[in-house]
Amino acid sequence: MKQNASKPLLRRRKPTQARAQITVDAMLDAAVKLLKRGGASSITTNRIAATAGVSIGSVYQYFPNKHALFAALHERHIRQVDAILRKRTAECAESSLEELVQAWIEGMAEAHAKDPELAELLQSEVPHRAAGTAEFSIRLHTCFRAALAPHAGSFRRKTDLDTRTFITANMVEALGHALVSRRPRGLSLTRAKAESSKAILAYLAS
Amino acid sequence: MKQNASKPLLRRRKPTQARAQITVDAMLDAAVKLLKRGGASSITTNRIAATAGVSIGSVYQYFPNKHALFAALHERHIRQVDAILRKRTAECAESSLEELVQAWIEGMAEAHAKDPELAELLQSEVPHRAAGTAEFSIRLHTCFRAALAPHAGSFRRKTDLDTRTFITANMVEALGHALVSRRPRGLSLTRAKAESSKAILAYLAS
Amino acid sequence: MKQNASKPLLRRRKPTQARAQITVDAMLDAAVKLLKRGGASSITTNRIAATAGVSIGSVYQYFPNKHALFAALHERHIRQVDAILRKRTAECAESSLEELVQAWIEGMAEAHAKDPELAELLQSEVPHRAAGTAEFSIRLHTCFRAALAPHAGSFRRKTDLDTRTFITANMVEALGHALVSRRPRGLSLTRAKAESSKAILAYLAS
Amino acid sequence: MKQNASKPLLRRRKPTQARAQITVDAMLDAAVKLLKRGGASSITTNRIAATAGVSIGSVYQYFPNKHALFAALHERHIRQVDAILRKRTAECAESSLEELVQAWIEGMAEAHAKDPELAELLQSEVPHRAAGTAEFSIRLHTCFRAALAPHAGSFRRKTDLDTRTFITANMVEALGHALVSRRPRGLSLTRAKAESSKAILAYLAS
DNA sequence: CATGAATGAGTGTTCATTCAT
DNA sequence: AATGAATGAACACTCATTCAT
Repeated sequence: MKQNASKPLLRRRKPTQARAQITVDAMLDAAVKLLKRGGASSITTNRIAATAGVSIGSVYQYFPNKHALFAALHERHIRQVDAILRKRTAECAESSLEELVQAWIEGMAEAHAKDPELAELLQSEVPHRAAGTAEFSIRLHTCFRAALAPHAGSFRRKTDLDTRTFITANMVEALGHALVSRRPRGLSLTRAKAESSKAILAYLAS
Repeated sequence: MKQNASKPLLRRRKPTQARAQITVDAMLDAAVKLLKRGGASSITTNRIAATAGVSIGSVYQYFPNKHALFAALHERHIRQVDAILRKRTAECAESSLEELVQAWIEGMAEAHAKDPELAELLQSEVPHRAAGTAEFSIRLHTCFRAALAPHAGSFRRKTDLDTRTFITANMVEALGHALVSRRPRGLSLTRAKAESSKAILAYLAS
Repeated sequence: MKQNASKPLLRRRKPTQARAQITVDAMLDAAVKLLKRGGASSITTNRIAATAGVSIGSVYQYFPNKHALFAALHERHIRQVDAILRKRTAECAESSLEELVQAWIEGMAEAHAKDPELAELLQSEVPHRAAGTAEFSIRLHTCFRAALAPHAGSFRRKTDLDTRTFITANMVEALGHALVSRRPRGLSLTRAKAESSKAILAYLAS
Repeated sequence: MKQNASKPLLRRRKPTQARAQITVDAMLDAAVKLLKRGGASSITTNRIAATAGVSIGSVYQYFPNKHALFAALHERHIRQVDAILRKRTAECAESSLEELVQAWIEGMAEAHAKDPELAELLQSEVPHRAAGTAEFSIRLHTCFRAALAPHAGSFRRKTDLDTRTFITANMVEALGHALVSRRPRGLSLTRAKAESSKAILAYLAS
């Protein structure tokens, strides 16, 4: 369904791999810079080129159109969050449920820590039709589900695992996001993380 | 000679205001229609006018610029959600904590039921700088907090009320949203609502 | 050639004469106000109406279009200058050539004194195609010529009177204008007037 | 990668600048054409582009906005007049006062000869806020003053040189302008020039 | 007569995209 | 490959003008 479902498409920039990736990253970074400066409406292809120190022609060498650039922007961010969460999950293969949930919350916090406003801006300003969001959701759901499975015995109610995962994943995402960027003053990051973990654990234990 | 020198003008204002509201609503509805059809980028002032069946000049009689129109779009939606949630909350003044939480989830479901994709699109595509979002958040937090206060005695841990409210409000919003628009097939709306309520109650009881 | 060459047209606003003239003046004054504030481009019919405290409909009761309003603006100003110059000239029927020329320069200074920038702005910003400018020029030329005629004997060279008048009128206008609005600091108005008169007299004596 | 890192780019700039001047001139010429056809109000950026045979985008590559284009229009004209007058003045460094004054009048006539209505239209229709008009006036005043200085001994009255220059410059401009575009039929250009020169000389001799 | 909401052609300007070099 | 001048469709917005009340 997506445009990278098959190998041929991946070849698009194979040859000059390294240089290409640097250029692409420069352009995406430029887009982020512009996004932060003036919102989504100030991201124009010409400005991206200028900010990235590249000609406008080069932008179109790597992206067929502006939309693809936006999609790449989302994808890069999603890939980061995805990587962090999967790594944390993998590290907790043998851990207790409590440690697992804490790792997730910690992972969300880590993912947003280095650039708290980026996620917000990306979410709220940059159109993400057809970015890999859906695909990412499914992958993460699968990952979460697998991590939760070994602990299913400790859940009091006999809810099916998909439902548990659905609720849990949404809580992780929502609380992970909120505690970084909407946390009221007076509530420390540490306490917010602890409280979020407790909320999720309380649900899972129920 | 001045435009407010005589009564007739004031009397004429009333019907005008009613008509004005109809016109304004027609324009906002047109914007929503366009938003659903082709995303935020397909909302243009001229298209709004055409779709709403008014002249472009009339759009600018009611909104100083496109931004103000976007803000009004958000505001109208926010006001609806706000009204529903406050009403539900008010109705549960004497109820149990369980009924209160269920009412909130029910309210979120109701708010999104008639137009599930609108909230999503509004959130993710329409820039909402300086819309009354922040103000709304505070009002809702206050409302939630007041509703939670009478039940504070039943919470096992002695977490402060603002933290409780913060976590709870985010759960209500996230789960309320998710259960309407991201719920996996295989999970009925009824069960999703029940599960969401249980999650929140588990947290509050903890 | 002009639209007030015959009597019927003068009837346009006869009945309510007094009130009409007040309204028309209010509108022209509003236009002048706007002109001074923001240049010709800030004169819009709606703004004129608002500034004059009149409805936009009323503006179109008195002027068929914006152009006519501009023409009226020029005409009113021209009429003032014309009146002053004719009066001064008439007063010098028995006077010496020197007194006559001084009266003209004095008249120009007087005409621009109360609103020095208006003439400049009118000239340089407000389009005056088909305003009564040409007609005014002819009338003034005739007036000047008649006033100069009795002194023709004192001119050294035997240049024809029309040429004399042409040069003289242009000098009066140019110097009269320049001494009010472009005079360099260091040159007093009195000396500028004296010097201008001397220049014209030197020419006429030649 | 940056746009000024290598010499080739500088070499390419040269031909570009020549082409650019041609394009700019085409656009200014188009503006003049439109101005003559339908007055200042018929000059629109899109029409300029169409008339000049370039795209509207190109207009904005050379001018940041319409105002800058108007300013350039004035500047080009002013530069022409300035150049002519300075050249004529320079040629008369050793000449008599009479020759100098005749050269000025001749210069004004020359400047307006090839396009008599342009100066008039530029002056009366095209807004010239912040065009280099003032600067030009000063330069010309300085030029005139220097040219007049050697002849100051022949002036009968002991008026200071700045005042002399002020009056003279205004006469040159006004008469030079009038003799080209407002001269009454019956007065030949040759005689108008002669008479204008005599007027200025009579003043200077006085 | 006066009003002012409504109109919509038209304006200045932007910006995604192309393509000759 | 990389460049960036050129393009022109499309945009947000203005304003002279009309006309029902």
